[in-house]
Parts: sequence; C-alpha cells; structure tokens
Amino acid sequence: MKIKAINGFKDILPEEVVLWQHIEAKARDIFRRFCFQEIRLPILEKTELFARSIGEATDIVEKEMYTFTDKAITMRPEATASLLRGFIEHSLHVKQPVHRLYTLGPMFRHERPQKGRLRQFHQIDAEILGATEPGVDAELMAMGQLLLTELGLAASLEVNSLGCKECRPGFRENLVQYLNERQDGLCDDCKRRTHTNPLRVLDCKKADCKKLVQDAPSILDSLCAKCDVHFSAVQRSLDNLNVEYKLNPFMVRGLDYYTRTTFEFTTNDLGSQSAIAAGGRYDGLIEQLGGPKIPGIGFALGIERLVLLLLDKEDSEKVQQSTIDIYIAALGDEAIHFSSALIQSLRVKGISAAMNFSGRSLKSQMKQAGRLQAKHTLIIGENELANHEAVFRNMNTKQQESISIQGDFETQSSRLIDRLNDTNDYSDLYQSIKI
RNA sequence: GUGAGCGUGGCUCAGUUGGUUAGAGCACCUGGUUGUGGCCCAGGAGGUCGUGGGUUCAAGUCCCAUCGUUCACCCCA
Repeated sequence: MKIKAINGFKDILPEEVVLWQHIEAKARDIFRRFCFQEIRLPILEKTELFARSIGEATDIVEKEMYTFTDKAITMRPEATASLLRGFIEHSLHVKQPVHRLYTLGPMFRHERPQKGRLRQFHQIDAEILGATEPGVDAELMAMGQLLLTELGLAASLEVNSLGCKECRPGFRENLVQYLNERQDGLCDDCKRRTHTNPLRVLDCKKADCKKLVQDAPSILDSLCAKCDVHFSAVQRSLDNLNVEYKLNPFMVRGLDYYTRTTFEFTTNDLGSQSAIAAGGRYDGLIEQLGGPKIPGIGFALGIERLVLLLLDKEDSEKVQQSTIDIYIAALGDEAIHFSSALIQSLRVKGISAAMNFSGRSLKSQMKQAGRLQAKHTLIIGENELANHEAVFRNMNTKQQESISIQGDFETQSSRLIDRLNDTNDYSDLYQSIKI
C-alpha cells in the first residue's frame, strides 16, 4: 500500500514552484521598497502563546490547532503571535522606535480542506510595530494593494474599524440586544453566534440575516472620539495615496486581538474563499503578551490563494523559467567519462549544463536536450575524441560547427564558455512558459 | 463537526440495458538505414478498474461497508 500525503497537506511540484518563487520574489521586492526586514520564526510555539493572543474562544484555538498536548506545544496557526513573541523576547523595541517586519512560511489549522483552504498553508505576513499614526495604516494597505497589483491581480479592499476596548464593549452590548430582540429572523448559525460571537452575525452570508443586520447598530456610529478621529484619518490617508477601498461596517475578524482599523483584500474568483489577504491593528496585543506598551498593525496573505488566482488567469500569466546553457550528448563509455569531467569544469564556472550517463542513442539524447530547452548541445563520440573536435550545435538555429576539445578541461571549458557568450542572446536564456 | 459528489494505467477521461484477453488522448520508450531534438508515422511498455464483502452462471458496470478525495456549510489567509 502506497503512502500518500495526509489530507490537507500538499506537495508543491516543480512546475508550480516556479510560480511560488515568482510570488515570493515579488513580495520581497515590495517589502524592500517599503523598508521591511525579514524575520524567521519557529513553527512550534507554546500553546499558551496562541491561546492568549488569538483568543481562547476563537474557532482557531478551540478546535483547529495542531497541538502536542503532552508537551503543551502547538504548530503555529498564524504568524503574528510568533512574530510578536520574538519581538518581545529580544527586546527589539529598544533598538529603534518602529519596526517593519515580514515573515513567510507554513501555517497549520485542522479545518476540513476545500478549495483555497489547506491544513498546511502558507502565508506572507507583514507587521509594523511601534507606530500608532493612521498614515501607517494606510501605508500598509497601499503596500498590500501594490503587491497584488504587481502580481497582476485585481482585488477589492474593504475597510472597517472595530473600535478599541473603550468603545467596542458598549457596541457589542447594543448589538446583542438588537439581535436578541430579533432571534426569529436569524438563521440557526446566527442564533448561536449571538451568544458566541455576535460581531460574526454582521458577516453572515444568508440573505435574511444580511437584511436584518442592515439596520443593526453600526460599529462606525459607536466609535469613541479617539477611534473615530483615527479612522477618519485613515480614510483621508487612503484617499491621499489613491488607494481604492470600500467601507464595510459589517466586516469582522476571526481573531480576538484586532482593534480599530481592519481590512481585507477580497476576490470573487476563489469559490467560497474570498479573502486573499487580511489584517488590522492590534494596539493592546504586545502588552497583553507581556511586552512593552507598543501598538501594532499587520496583515497576512494566503500564498495558495494567490497561486490559484494566478493559475486561473487566462490571459497567460507568464513566469520565467530558466533553461540550461548546454547539453552534452556523449556517445560511448569513453565519451561519457570524458564529458563528465568537462561538464564539472563548466559547472564550476557557473554554467548550467546537463548530460546523460546512460549511453543512449544520439537521437534519444537530442530529444532530452530539447526537452530541457538546452540552448546548445555539444556532441562527443568516438570520432570527436579521436579528432579532438566536438560538434557544437545551436538548438534554435540548428547551426553546427566544430569546436576544439584539446588541452586540459580548464582550457576546454573556457573555450566553450567563450563560444556560449558569442552566440548567447541572453534574453533568450529564459523562455516564457505557461503553467 | 455537518452535507453532497467522485474514485478505471503517471495525467485527462471512454467504457452502451452487468457478458469473451478493460480502451483512447497526452506523457514515456524504441524504430522510420549506419551518430542529431521539437512535426508526422509505426510499434512498445504501463492498470489486481480505491479496498473488503455480497447478489449473479457472469460485475469496472448492481447492493452494502470501508478508506481516500473534491466541493460546500462552518471558519478563515
């Protein structure tokens, strides 16, 4: 019986990895422009870290975490908690007032897999720590938008404010009261949510609930003066940066630590999973985790979801895949022996080169060279060894010529590289492929 | 946790009202004159039809169970 990957865990095959690298490279480039530094974090953390940050009563903590109960250790379901733990543990705040950090890697949640949702999934996570100014909120959203735009993806940005610990409890109370008075009009899930997570009702997709919620008390009307000023300023800043957004007073977060500004980049092209990136401000969290009183804001992107969107794009999203510089077709044991030394010498000098040790027919080896998209092929057989002249073939033009294989491998490889440089049009070294 | 759908060679799928050695395309290998790729042609290798029961003279084709998987709910990136 064959061993397969476990449910919700997926192999990312070489063809698709090209896309991943494209996404990651683009993200790193954007982060560079916005002055973010990378931080690498462990995948395992103490369970308590997530319980305290994400919230004991959230679905994530309650039933979706991969936990080694005997060791009180959990595989991270998200990145922010770990990042803050690291930030606090190393007292990074003393080095400079504001930190801009990003990290990327696998996250783990034990949910039922479906389209755009895996048990091991990957996120790109960006956080700004130590800045409370609304302009920073806008800047972060602008960065997310730019990343998506440069990846060729259209997503809409929805923005909301969840208030702070001053104003949210009051709002929550009003909302629960409103919902309690209208239980009959709610779906079963929302009846439950009224008690477990009333804000969630605002986000229900059922038509009846949606209608009912339209007239519910609005969080935006309930903000305290400070939150209101902050949120207005965020919106002004977004306008100032030409970031398009939609106000969505019904948007809610699944993690408890969010305060004030929250936002979500969404798309309609992902089936039931509409969020491709989401985040918000969490001003009390660092302190709550035992750190200094420092505000923070951040967001996470789901890489799998980006990949799905890029794969779906019919207008041939093209990603560059490198080809190899030269393929050596060796005929006969002697030639194979010789070629293996020559190819090593080429590789030492930075050339990507392939050969085949099986001694198959020239036709078969040429076929393989073609499959590898080799720019050139060097043919070496008995005759060539005897004459010290190999056949050098340009795979695009099909032109062939003799090239000397005299001297030691050092001089031979140098000669070959000169030859490659002569004919190489470097724009052709990469060939666009559609995945 | 709940619901629905699907499980045939590496991939995408055909397989008529159950009936001889289970097919196709793609991919792979070998040939199409002696040492040359991407097209074409020919041939070849590769499947206990997810697994286990049952019905039947006979099951990939019907029934049950089980496992796997997909999508949706829930939740979320």
